[in-house]
Amino acid sequence: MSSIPEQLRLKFDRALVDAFGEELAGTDPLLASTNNPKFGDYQANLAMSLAKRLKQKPRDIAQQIVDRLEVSEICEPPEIAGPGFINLRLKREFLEAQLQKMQGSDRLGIDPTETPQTTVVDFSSPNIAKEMHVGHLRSTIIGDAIARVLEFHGDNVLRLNHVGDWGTQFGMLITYLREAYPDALTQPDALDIGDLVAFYKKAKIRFDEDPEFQETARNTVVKLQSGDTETRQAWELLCDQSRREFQKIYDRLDVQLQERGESFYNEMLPQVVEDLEKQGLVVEDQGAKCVFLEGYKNKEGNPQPLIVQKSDGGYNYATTDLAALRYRIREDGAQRVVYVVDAGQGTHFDQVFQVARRAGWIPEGVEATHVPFGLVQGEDGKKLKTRSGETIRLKDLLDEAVRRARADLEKRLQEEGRQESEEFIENVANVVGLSSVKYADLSQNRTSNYIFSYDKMLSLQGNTAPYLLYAFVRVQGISRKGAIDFENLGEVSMSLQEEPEFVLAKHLLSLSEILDEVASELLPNRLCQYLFELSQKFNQFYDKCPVLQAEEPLRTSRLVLCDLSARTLKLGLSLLGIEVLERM
RNA sequence: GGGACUGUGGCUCAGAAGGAUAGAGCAAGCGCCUCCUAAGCGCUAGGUCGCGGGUUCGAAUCCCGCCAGUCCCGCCA
Repeated sequence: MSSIPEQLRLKFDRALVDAFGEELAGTDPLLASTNNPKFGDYQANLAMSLAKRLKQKPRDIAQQIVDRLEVSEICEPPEIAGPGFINLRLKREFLEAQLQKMQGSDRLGIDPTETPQTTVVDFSSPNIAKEMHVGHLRSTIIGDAIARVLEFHGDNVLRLNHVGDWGTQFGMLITYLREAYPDALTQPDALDIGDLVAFYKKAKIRFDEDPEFQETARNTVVKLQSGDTETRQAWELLCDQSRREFQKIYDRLDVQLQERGESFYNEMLPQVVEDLEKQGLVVEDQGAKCVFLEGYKNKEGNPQPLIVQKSDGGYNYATTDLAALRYRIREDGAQRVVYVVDAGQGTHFDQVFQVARRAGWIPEGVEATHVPFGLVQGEDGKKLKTRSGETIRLKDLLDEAVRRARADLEKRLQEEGRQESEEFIENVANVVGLSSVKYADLSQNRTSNYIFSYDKMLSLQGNTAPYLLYAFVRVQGISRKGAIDFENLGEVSMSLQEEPEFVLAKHLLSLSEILDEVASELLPNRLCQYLFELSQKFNQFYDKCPVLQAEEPLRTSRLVLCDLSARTLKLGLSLLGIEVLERM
């Protein structure tokens, strides 16, 4: 079952070739949804764009296409309007048949792609020995949603957590702990993760002030890199403790990730530089090995380098990223590598991709993409901080969302005189709280900054998770009230009668176009928009069209619309990493 | 100095391979529960799409210039 625009595209292609010859084959019919129901459901805008090429009037072109367009099974007779728009209105019988197919499919009529791609999604990426904070929120949530959409799309997805588990900071931390709290380096969990963060800060201060400490820290890094047993063990202890701490957050958010940190690429770094040298891309400048970039100038107007090896022989993160990109393409077989990293890194990725491309590490047909996102800001428009100016821990942020969801739920239960079990309350508060945080983030176009507001995300009205969850709950209400088993509705025959039914049906049938779009553009907010509109359209239908009291065959037909709405919501939300509730 | 991103009703945002009168939500005002949970639905009001040029049948969308905000630019990651 292909999407409706896809079906129409084929028809247009035939009509076009028929009317104007083979050379027009494959011309995009420029199909778009209409913005006004009086123009039908879809419009094709190609006649205007062909006017110059064919040296004919757009309306005449449109007429010739329409004369040869065989869409009578899908649409009412096409109409030509305005300067040459071809307007198409879907037929009732066609919609009914499509809905029946959708009903009978466990993927809601959406086939997996015929050309699956191996795709690496690099996201989350916290730093070892630090706690996850707001900064990791967007990458984790957006990355997970993108991975889920691509998985459903049929791609072979590798979810990689490129954790910061290497580099000078470990020399610093281990050196500091050795003098301040040696137990932490030999015994698991001797320190709380929060204390570790505090020690890290102190270590950083010492490092910046004390040259002797600096020297020792550098030596520790060298020891670590050369595999000194004691240092290595201390490092592993720290990594392990952090890892378990991260996992708690991932479990709460239901995020699957494979850890492959910076250290994984460590031993490949000399080879990376060597290969760049062999290709003549490396120039030594002030003792550092550099690749000079095309299209970048420094403050003095001279070409700007990407440093691949520091003058002290060490490597920095550009080299690690080059090694990672190369490994992912060569060894993992990635055809697409997607980096879900904040927008501030845009230049860095652009530079790394440029060097990798010049080195021939990104072959034809392989795509490396930075998927940028903006900052999380407080309601004052500044970077989100606690009242005392501290960075907000992700754990606290999630706790607070759940706490507020719970308080709101309890207030309503009291007002409505409802009695619910503690288990029910806890589960609803948890799902509502976490899904609100996720949805608020995902529903914005990720490229802009985003203003974080508990009040807005938890609101029961508007484009929020609770509003969508409620639409799903309403269907479950019908099912309980009427003792309906949606999985066994028997022989269904659709019958669309009222306007809200048509509107809902058409929206349901456009899911696959949206998912294709999200898979290619990597913009989860498009899916959110779709689901929000679906909820609105379902609520309008629910308001105007009684279901359980309707006469057959209308009753079953409406039950199918309910079922499809619920299943679409559930699927769509699951692709955003959001669970649904039976009652709330 | 160079570069990237952002600028759309009071507020938060959709809409960018050009398409018909620019869409939502919140907040405001007014309606709708003998009927599947009103956590809902309907109506009203609110916009020089930052500013100025250009391209064209047509521009929020493409090009150029300017203004404002955020961020990045050789040895941190």
